[in-house]
Amino acid sequence: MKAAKKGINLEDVQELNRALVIRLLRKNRLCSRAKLASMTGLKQSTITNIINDFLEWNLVTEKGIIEGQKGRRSIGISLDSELYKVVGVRLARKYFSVGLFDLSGAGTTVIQEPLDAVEGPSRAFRRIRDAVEGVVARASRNRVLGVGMAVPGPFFRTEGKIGLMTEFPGWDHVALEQELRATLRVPVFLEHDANAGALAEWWLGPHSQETGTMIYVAAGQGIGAGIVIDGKLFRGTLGVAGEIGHMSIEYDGPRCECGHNGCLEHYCSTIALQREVKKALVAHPEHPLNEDHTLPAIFRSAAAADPLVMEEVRKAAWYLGFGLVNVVNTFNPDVIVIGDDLAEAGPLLLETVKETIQSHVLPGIFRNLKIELSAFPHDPVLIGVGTLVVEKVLQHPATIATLAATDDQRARAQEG
Amino acid sequence: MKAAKKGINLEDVQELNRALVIRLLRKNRLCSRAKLASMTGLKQSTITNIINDFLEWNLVTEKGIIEGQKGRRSIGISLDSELYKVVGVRLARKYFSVGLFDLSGAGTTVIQEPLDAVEGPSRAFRRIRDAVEGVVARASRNRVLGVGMAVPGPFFRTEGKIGLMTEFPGWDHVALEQELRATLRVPVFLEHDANAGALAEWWLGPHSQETGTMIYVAAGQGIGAGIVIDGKLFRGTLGVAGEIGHMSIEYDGPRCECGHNGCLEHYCSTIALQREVKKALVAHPEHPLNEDHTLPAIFRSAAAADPLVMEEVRKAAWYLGFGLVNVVNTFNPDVIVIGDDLAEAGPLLLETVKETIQSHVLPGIFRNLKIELSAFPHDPVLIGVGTLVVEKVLQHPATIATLAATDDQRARAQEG
DNA sequence: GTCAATTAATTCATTCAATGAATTAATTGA
DNA sequence: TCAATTAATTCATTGAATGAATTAATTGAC
Repeated sequence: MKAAKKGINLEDVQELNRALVIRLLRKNRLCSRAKLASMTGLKQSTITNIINDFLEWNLVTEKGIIEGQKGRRSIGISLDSELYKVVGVRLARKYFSVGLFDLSGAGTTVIQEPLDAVEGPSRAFRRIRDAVEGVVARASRNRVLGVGMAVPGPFFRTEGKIGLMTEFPGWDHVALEQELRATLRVPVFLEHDANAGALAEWWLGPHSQETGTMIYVAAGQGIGAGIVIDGKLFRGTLGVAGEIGHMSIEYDGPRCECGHNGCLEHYCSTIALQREVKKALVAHPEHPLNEDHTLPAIFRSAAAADPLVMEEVRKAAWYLGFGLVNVVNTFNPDVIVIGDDLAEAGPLLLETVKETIQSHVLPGIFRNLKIELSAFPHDPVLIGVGTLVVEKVLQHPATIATLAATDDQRARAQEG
Repeated sequence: MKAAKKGINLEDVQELNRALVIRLLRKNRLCSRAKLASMTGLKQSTITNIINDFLEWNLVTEKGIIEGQKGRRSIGISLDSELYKVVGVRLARKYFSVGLFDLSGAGTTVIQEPLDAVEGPSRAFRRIRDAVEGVVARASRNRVLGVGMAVPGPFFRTEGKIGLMTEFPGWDHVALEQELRATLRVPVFLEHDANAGALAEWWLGPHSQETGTMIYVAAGQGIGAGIVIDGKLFRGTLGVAGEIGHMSIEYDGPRCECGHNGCLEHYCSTIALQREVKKALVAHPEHPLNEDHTLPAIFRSAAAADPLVMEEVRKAAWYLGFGLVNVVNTFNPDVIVIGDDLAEAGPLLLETVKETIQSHVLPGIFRNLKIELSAFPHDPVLIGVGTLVVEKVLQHPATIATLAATDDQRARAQEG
């Protein structure tokens, strides 16, 4: 039997309320004290106290004026302090990237480098570590509060390592989290890439909401899902929930290396799409795609209304939609956001997915379901992992107070 | 955008802590104050205060002595007060039943009556209402705190009515909840029957735990799942999450009335099992089951090691297991509990399900997964719906205080 | 038997987070 | 210019958990 939940004492109340105010500031970039009071249900005097502390710690800044209809204008409060930063790392199959983000989630990719499958895990790991250290050093004027890393594939949380990472033999035995934690001096958080993408959509996406269920579908070389329920990632016991790519849609389908038969991935991953396009091209040796059957080329052809390619994209979208019907019937979510490589196929994909879902679920369920494409200008996974670090670090606002106090002391020591 | 979460004030702290103590008392039937203190993380003096109030309200009783290794013995605190009761109703396809339960979840079925598909919803509803009123009246020495009702099939929570109840035409337009609430004078809660079963397993089953994910699979004429995450039911937006019977395992399978193709239900519901047994019997006209192919007869034959029937049960179990692999890959649960009619098939079913799951998921996932049969002496759905009412009512312990005060006043008035 | 050690439960003054009520501040519109 | 309205602050008050001391009950060593 797992551990019980804990009771709440006055210290906890303060921490929870402050964390709540921070969450609201993250969702609503600019907020007045009055709005925070009404959103939290706390009294204005309480909010005044909280914001005063936050100002003192340099956690928030007063930023502009919010005009109302009548009465005194309110002062905008915003999280995007210049002082605190977080670092996000994305470890992908063919590259890694590193970004620097502020507490509001704004920031950019700073470094992106290709990863070579042959270089082996320890060398690759050193390169990533050096890149992160470089970014941390570059941010020396700021305080880097933590580092997050998004990793692909089934990732067993409790064991602190990747379970199965087919493209990188050897990596599954590297206790990534611990090594990073030992090297850097800040907290390190690891997360499945689909979960990271889901967090980005939840916090910063256009379909952002306060409660409910959002499923972010990372449809790329594999199909993974990040599940956010009332703002919290649902990870399952071992952290491998959301492996919808290994949901079967054909019980006597081809065997997958996961052990299952007829896995959804087999029908609608980008790999499947490329495979099917290639197959279809056999009958059309004169087709221009025979020269270049990379994914971008396929999507270009689809965008140019090439009927052969459009048909294959539609087929993949049909399977994806069909698999998502299973997801809808089990989770009954508010929103499904489709991201990653396959989402590049755009409206052609989305419309087919929507039609397939509509024609396979009860009308009442479809009416209450939003299905959208992810629409981030930059990599949502990298943004999401930054978001994750912000979330983790700001769950205990008191730690920021300690940091601020240390900074104060140092400043005073230099003066004296 | 849905409503935000609320901040916590001191009143909330008290309510949350008291509700926590009650939850722990529900899980651990007999507890000392010291144990409650260590489980909640609250101080002993706090627990003393809380328990004193509970004693005053007749919510708990001191019951026996718990011996330790050394030192003073502790006083057992237990929820099973004689004063407060809840009523549970199960509306099934062919019958309804009513039970009376105390706060610890103990109790029995009081009434079970057959329902006739032809009698029509309004007459059936009157009969149910009268039965509940009878049970409430019979419990007159106690206080009935609320009534819960478990209903079959997709049940759209927000609309307060059943969405699709194939066996009972007309019922889908009855706003069950409101009618019950108007008739009786106590709070009424409606719940999907699979969810009710899941609650019974979570609170009172042998696989009971404090945190984690439990999936209760109600495998009967349909296949539904109740999903409990960290003690809370996961219901999805409309309350229809867990419809795993309408998860497809064959994309070009037969069309289901839900709109999907190849729904799991079609392969392993009790209806499917009966259908397949009948089919198999065609080649064996001398087989005794030809006389009586009801479900109990089928299970008796299976228990008597009839090879034909065993084979059909194994087939159904294989499909169920296969479908549950999809559930495992999406939820990564701690425990799957299989209940309802199909579970009567016993170990034959369970072993095949386990083998199927084991051979279709990654070994690491299987190692951390418990798969069990539901093992309640009485109907877990009815028990679960009682549990639900207890949970709902005791979420606000202060209401009990009000009740106790009212009782006190009445008693004093009679004295004076 | 007796007494130290140990664990359970209670008592009551203390702490501190949110709060209520009054106040100050800023804005619109008549 | 002033009433009405909304925003934010101030400071004494409330009441929840708590700390420290105390009472209570039990074991085991001597």
